[in-house]
Amino acid sequence: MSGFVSHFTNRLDAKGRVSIPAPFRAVLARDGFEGLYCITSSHCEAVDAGGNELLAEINKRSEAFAKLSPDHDALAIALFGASENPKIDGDGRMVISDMIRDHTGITDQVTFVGMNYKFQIWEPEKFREYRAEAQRRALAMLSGQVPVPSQGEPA
Amino acid sequence: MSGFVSHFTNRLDAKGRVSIPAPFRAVLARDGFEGLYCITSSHCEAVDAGGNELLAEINKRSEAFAKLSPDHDALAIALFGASENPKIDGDGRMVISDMIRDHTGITDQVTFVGMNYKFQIWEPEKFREYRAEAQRRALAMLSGQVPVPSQGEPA
DNA sequence: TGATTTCCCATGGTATCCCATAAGAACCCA
DNA sequence: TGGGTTCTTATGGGATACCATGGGAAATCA
Repeated sequence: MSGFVSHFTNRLDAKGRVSIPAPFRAVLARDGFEGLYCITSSHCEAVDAGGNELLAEINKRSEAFAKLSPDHDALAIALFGASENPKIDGDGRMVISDMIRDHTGITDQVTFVGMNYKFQIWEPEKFREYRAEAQRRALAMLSGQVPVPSQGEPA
Repeated sequence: MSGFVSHFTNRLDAKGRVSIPAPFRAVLARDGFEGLYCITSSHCEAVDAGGNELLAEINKRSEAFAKLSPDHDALAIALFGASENPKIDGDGRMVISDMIRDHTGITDQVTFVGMNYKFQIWEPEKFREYRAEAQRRALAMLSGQVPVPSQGEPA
């Protein structure tokens, strides 16, 4: 089966809770991670979220540097300082922390976006903007992937 | 045996369900994917649908970029954020989600178009127009400058 | 002890499961 | 060949399960 796909927008309640979309919970259950792993994205106003599969990707990054080296320490602080492990309650909800609020600008609604091995947490309006841009970039990337020398776009 | 071929038009019921053509279900059963994998087409008002074979094609595209990089993120949002995994019920039906409705303009009827390794989901009238245009282009290519050697041309 | 967090239950809307039916296709046997 | 029979398929609808959301109460923390 596949990973996190599609996107959903849910409401925050008065206690700052929001339902994680049921299809995403099913993927997390298969992954086996306890709770949720969250880390603020370094290049956009979103939070990466997932389980063991996401954690493995992050670890892979820091393994490129020797442990105890200054580079490794700096990266570790940057990565894990920007991370959280929110719990998921019995009804499949998580609490949006202040860190997530500050980094995303979320107020009363949350958009969850599937990205296969992880998903992202967005403020809905910011997501719409980012998505339009992402689609433009994706089109350019995919057409550039094919060995076509010129930048020309057919009709 | 072959993949998805021919095309069929079925009705949506009051609950937004539509029967997936039986021949397509047979192909999906052979493919072994759980449910259906759907992704909105980036260049026309249709949705690509299929199983593992389609998913593999999509994965291949995103694997060209390093995970957690801005490029990969943009591509993942464009691809997987625009995807869905509809279930197929015991009678071989799927529900047409709002995302599919918005992207295709489907209201009360759905046209399923076989394309071998995948099939497409269209609003019937839009498909007729697209098909007519595709045939014009094909005719122009066949009768025109492009060297098409031995294959007989229609009409 | 006051404020916050966590657990538990309630509810309305929706999706899913299951069964029914009608039309057509395939099949069979004389 | 022809008529009857059985299967398959698309479609409709009732009953049930699930899900997002709200809110009370217990537990935890400062």
